[in-house]
Amino acid sequence: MNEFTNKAIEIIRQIPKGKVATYGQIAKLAGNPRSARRISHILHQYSSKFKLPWHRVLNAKGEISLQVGTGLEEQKAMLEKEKVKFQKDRIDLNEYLWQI
DNA sequence: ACATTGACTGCTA
DNA sequence: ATAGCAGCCAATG
Repeated sequence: MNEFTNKAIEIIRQIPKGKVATYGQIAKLAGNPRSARRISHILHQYSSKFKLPWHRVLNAKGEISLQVGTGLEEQKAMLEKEKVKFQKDRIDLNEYLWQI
């Protein structure tokens, strides 16, 4: 566990209910704008162990980056339960993106 | 040690 | 709006 990972986890923890963040945004806040892909690795590893709100993390377009059958539907369901509305498999980042 | 693989991004056309 | 592409970098085998 390095500092980047640690920060990223702390940041993900702070995403408020009903808001979302993007991989790139988290990577940037954690100190390395170019490590968006690491966020996905982190989620894979720690979402189950640390109870992170992994479902509030989307790609830069506001879409879920999972493929059907690998958790996409689960994620979508959890977001909708938090009143995040989808418009054809995509959410409106102007409205839901978490901003500090 | 090397090559491949991603829950990514931003630019270009 | 959409698609292709190069850059990116840790994890994995």
